[in-house]
Amino acid sequence: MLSASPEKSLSDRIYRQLREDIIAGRLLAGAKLKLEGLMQDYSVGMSPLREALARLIGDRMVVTEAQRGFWVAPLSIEELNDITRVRTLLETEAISASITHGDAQWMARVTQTFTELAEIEAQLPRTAESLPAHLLETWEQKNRAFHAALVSAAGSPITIRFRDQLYQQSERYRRVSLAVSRGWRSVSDEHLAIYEAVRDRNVLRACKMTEIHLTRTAEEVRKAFAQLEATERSSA
Amino acid sequence: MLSASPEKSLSDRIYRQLREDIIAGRLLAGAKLKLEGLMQDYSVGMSPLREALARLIGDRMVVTEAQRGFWVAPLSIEELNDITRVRTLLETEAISASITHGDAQWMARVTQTFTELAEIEAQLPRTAESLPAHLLETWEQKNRAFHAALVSAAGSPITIRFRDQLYQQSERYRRVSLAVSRGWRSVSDEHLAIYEAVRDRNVLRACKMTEIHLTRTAEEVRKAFAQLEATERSSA
DNA sequence: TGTCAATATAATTTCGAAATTTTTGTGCGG
DNA sequence: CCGCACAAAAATTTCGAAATTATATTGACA
Repeated sequence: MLSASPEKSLSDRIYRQLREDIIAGRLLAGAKLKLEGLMQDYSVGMSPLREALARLIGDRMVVTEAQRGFWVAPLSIEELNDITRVRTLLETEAISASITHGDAQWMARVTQTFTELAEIEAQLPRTAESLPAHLLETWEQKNRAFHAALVSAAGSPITIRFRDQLYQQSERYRRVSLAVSRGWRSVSDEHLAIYEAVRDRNVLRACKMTEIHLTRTAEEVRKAFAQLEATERSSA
Repeated sequence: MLSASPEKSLSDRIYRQLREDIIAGRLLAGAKLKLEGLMQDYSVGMSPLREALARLIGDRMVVTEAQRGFWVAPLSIEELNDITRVRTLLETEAISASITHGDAQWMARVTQTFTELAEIEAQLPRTAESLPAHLLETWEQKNRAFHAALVSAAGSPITIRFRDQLYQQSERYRRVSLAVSRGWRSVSDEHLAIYEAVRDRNVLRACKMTEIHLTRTAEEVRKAFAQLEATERSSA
């Protein structure tokens, strides 16, 4: 989909690497980001590292306190709720506009990404326990591509940008959730419902299905967090 | 309103200074930002300067191209239209939520900021020609405070953050517009209409008046830009 | 034993210059 | 006169270390 990343500068490369590592949970929420350590781990100097962190602050992936350093942005149920609310607003708006203005090429892109996503989801096991990492990565990529395709004809770069930012933040929550989750619920059915509504250019139904999809996903995350907290309490 | 900026680090100070200078138009849209020159002008070293620029990229105040440097983000009618559309969406959503959830303290803040804004607007001359710079600065501050107060009880940090970003971008356009504008139109009346609707907790009317206000402001900017282009063509 | 000040340690922030890359300028050949 | 290779200049990007600030440790005193 996207052309191979430019990564013309070290600063750019580190920015993307850090972002991926935070989203994937390899850098844990709330963890202190020690500059010395990061320089070693990512093999860069101070300057590009700090530039990358400055950009991640804008993405809300990193938080900072003057003279005290950087931390991976913490996760909270309150933030999850806010992300879900605003993302629903932007995503339904963008899908409406896409359905209204999208041409045949857009629809082909939607169909293509949906087909690829459905193919992966057919292979998913019932429980997350046995999920190989490479399958999860592939699913994440296909899921992102499908949702991106849906809104891609909105004709509003700003809506797209804000939505992308919220999508990335959501992904952090979803990954934590999947690590303790009991399964894949009816995600596949929800994607199908969205796809069919969009294919039929049924704006109202597409929005409703999208809202349901995002709400249910958030609900899963809340459950996983509750379970996680219970585990922590019992081990303490 | 806001407490005195922390500015605990040089990087922070430069970030704010550059942002203000871009918004106020002291750094012109599209201008090349030469690092050597900025280091001189703002009396800082390379590191904090580049960190500040990295953050401004996230705010869409600066654009960059790897190995080629930084520029003040350009202005365009297309972007103005997009900003206005998305800002209307977020601002009406936030005002609705504020009216629904806002308490007496919130309403007091709205009344206070409106009163202060109305006071300034009563002093505004009919034409922008004779407007002293300090009055413009005061108006900008009061206008920002009023619009911020309106949405401040929305209970959605993310909506507020996105709205703030779009407000800042809008301000750039508005300042260019005022530099060639013929007057202050009925801004004061529009603010009054919004205030009264909010005071009466009339959600629908508050949203409608907000939409009208933002749409008319954008229209003024478009006119100013058209006039500016005409001037440029005749002088070329 | 607990608290506070003084000191040592560790971490962040900033500077200045070296290394890369792009841009500009120059001269040669077609 | 135009285009192209090549060298010079200018600008960006990166490194490494000095300066500054926060944190931890120690020891004295109540």
